[in-house]
Order: sequence, then structure tokens, then C-alpha cells
Amino acid sequence: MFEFTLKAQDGSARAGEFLTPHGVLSTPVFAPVGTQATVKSLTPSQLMDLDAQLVLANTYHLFLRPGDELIAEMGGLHQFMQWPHPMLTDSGGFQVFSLSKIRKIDDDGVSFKSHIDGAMKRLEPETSIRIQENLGADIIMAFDECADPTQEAYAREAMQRTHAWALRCIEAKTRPDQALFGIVQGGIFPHLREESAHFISSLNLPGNAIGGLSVGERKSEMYRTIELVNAILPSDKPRYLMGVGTPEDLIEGVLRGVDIFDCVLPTRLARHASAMTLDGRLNLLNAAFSRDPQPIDVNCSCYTCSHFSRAYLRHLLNAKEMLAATLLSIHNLHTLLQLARELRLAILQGRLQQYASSALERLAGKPNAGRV
RNA sequence: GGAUGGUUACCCAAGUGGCCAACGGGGUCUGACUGUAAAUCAGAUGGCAGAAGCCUUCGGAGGUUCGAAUCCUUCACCAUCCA
Repeated sequence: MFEFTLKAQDGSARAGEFLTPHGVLSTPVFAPVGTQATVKSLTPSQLMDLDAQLVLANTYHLFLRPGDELIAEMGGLHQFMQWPHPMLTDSGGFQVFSLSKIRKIDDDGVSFKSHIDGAMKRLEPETSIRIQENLGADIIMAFDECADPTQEAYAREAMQRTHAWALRCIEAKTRPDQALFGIVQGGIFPHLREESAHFISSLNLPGNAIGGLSVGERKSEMYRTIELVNAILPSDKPRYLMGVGTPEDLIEGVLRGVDIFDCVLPTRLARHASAMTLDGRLNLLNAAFSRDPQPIDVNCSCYTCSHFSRAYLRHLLNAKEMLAATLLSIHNLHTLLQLARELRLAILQGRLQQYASSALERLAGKPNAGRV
């Protein structure tokens, strides 16, 4: 169980296979995010049509509602949401960052004021593991503290707590059919990241993650940090870059040895009218598309692009029809899933540098390009 | 034919002498979004500049006033009621 096999390497990049109780992950892999036990606007069958391999769900949100015990009673997360393939649960560590206004941290854990009803809720390493065991994902995450990456004193403190909590997570874990991944923190500070990468590596967990990135730091700092951390993390274990999500970041991450990614970006952008392409983003609400008969991307083979015009999608968005979110989510996820597959193929065929540099060149200077 | 109420920017609508280029919605336009408090959020929306500023507006015309979307006269149109 949880065997990681490297099939090929190209520079620092790797193509691998990670065996889990619910199937094999072919890496590099991108995981759509389904925070509340659903990838917003999509059915599991639509996700399967997209060949999504891994879906992420969230400890904090499911703990609050409907409750991890209820999900356990209903047969676990896979059964509950009818996703038969591998799943990963985040520990709630990201909510320490994203809900920073309504929480209080101490060395033992974090107290949250529920964003749903205001009730005080407590998350500690042991609680997070207990909840994740009730949920039953294949990969579970250590409870960490995701901090503002640019303040050194705080980054150090958060890193130290993350390390202490990782040990407690290991201690608390009981289920053998779940792989616990540790999380490297340390902000944008090389010495902290090095220290953290060494510590997390020493725990000898079945996989390791890089957290605390793409939360406001510069791109160059993020790439440098990935590089530095991956030079230390063991190469025979999967490396998971948490919360990363643009096409260029996927490419840059893979080039630096990342195997697993997840991000809300494709599905969130979809609901906000943005289409992701390998030539930049399109805001489909722009008036310029009102009579545009073309698909989002003529080179895209997704269901949305093979059936619908930009004009139709713009109409759906404009009319606030639910189908807009679905069709754009299908397209955006397809873009990232397909990119991950192409990166894997390029690694297997030993032509990653060439593939990556031409793709990055296409994207250069237009991370959010409005028009194509 | 008479009475009353009404006519404000793309639409609805507030404003009843100076703080009004004019509240607030809607619509429209533009932007943002990276381990989801996000089908969300932000800005713009008379014209020209687009910092300051200048010009043209509140059904039409005329008037009162230092000053009018706001007061008066008149015309047009709309609504309701009475003949």
C-alpha cells in the first residue's frame, strides 16, 4: 500500500505512480478541489469523464457540516459523495490562514469561530487526524499552520508549531489504509525552508507536501522555495505542492520535481467567468465575445469546447445560469488535467524541457491575458 | 370637457431654492481571484480632459431669483377619478 514508483525522470521532473487503496495516481497529477465533499457544479461522473484521478476535500468544512461522524456513519467520504477513486483531505491548516480573522492559535491547536453559526470550534493535531480518519480519504495531511510567508518571526513560529504538530499527528494516527503526508513550512526564508524540509523528511512519511506558498509572495520566491525544498525532500516519495494552480505554476512546479498539485482556481475562475487556456485567461463576460461563434479554445477537446460557442457561454454567464459554472468548470479542469497528462508524457518521452519552454513561452507575459 | 397626481441619467427611483452631474437599486462595462467564509469581491457608468478643471443635463418654452431638478406661467404627454 502507498508504494511510489518512479517511471521516468527528466532533469528534476519525475513521472511516477502512487498506489493507494482506491487506485493508482499517475503523476504529475492535478487534483480538483471539492471542499464540501463536492467539486462545485460537477457530478462525479463529469469528473470521471475528465479523467480526474484525485479529489481533495476539507477537514474543517466537513467537521463543521455535516460532521465527520455523520460521514463515517454514512460509509465514509468515498461512499457519501460517490467518488470511487483516490481522495485527499486537507487538515484544516489552510483555514488557519484563510480564516485568520476568526481564529486564535496556541501551541496546542487553533480555536475557530465557526463561519456558519459563530460557535467556537477547536482543531488540534489529534482532532484533525480523528476527523480525517472518520472521513477516510486515502491521503491525509498533517495539521499545520499556514502563515503569512513574508514575516520572518511569524514564519519561524508557525514552522516550529507545524513540526511539533506533525509529530502529534503521527502519534494520533491509527488507520493503516491512509497515508499521512507531512507539510514543509517556513515562508519565503531559505534557512527556515531548509530546516523544515530536513525535519519533515526525517519523519519518513509516505509523502511530503510544500505548504504556505501561492499565498501572496512573489512568483520568483515561490519557485526558488520549491527548488530548495525539493532538493532536500526524498525523491522516492511523492511531493505535493499545496494550493497551486495556474498553468505556468504547474509547469514550473513539475520542472522542479513536484508530483501532486491541487487548486480551487479552475473551478473558482469558472464560476467567476474566467476561462483558462494555455494562451492566458479569457473573461467570457467581455462584450467582445457576445457574437463570437468560436469555442473557448479551438485546440481544446473538452465537452464544452466541442459543443458551445463563446457567445453562448457569455449568455449563460450573463443570465447567471448554473450551467455556465458547470461548462466552464469542465473546460478549466480539462485544461489543467490535460496539461498534467502532457507534462507526464513529455517526461516519459524525455522531452520535458522542450515541451515546457514552448508552453511557457506561449504563456509568457499574459498570465491573465484578457483576450486570445 | 373637468379634477387630481405625475414627467429626473439606459431602466426603476430619491431629491422640493445653494452642500446636485444629482442618493439608492437594476442593467451595462472593466478588473481581481492559487491547500474555497468566494455562483464572490472591487471599480466605472452625461460629455471632454480622465489630477485639478471645463462643458451640457432633471418633459418643452418662458419667467422669478445673486442662485432652480426644486418656485411661477404656459404647452405637451401619461395615470386615475368625475361627466
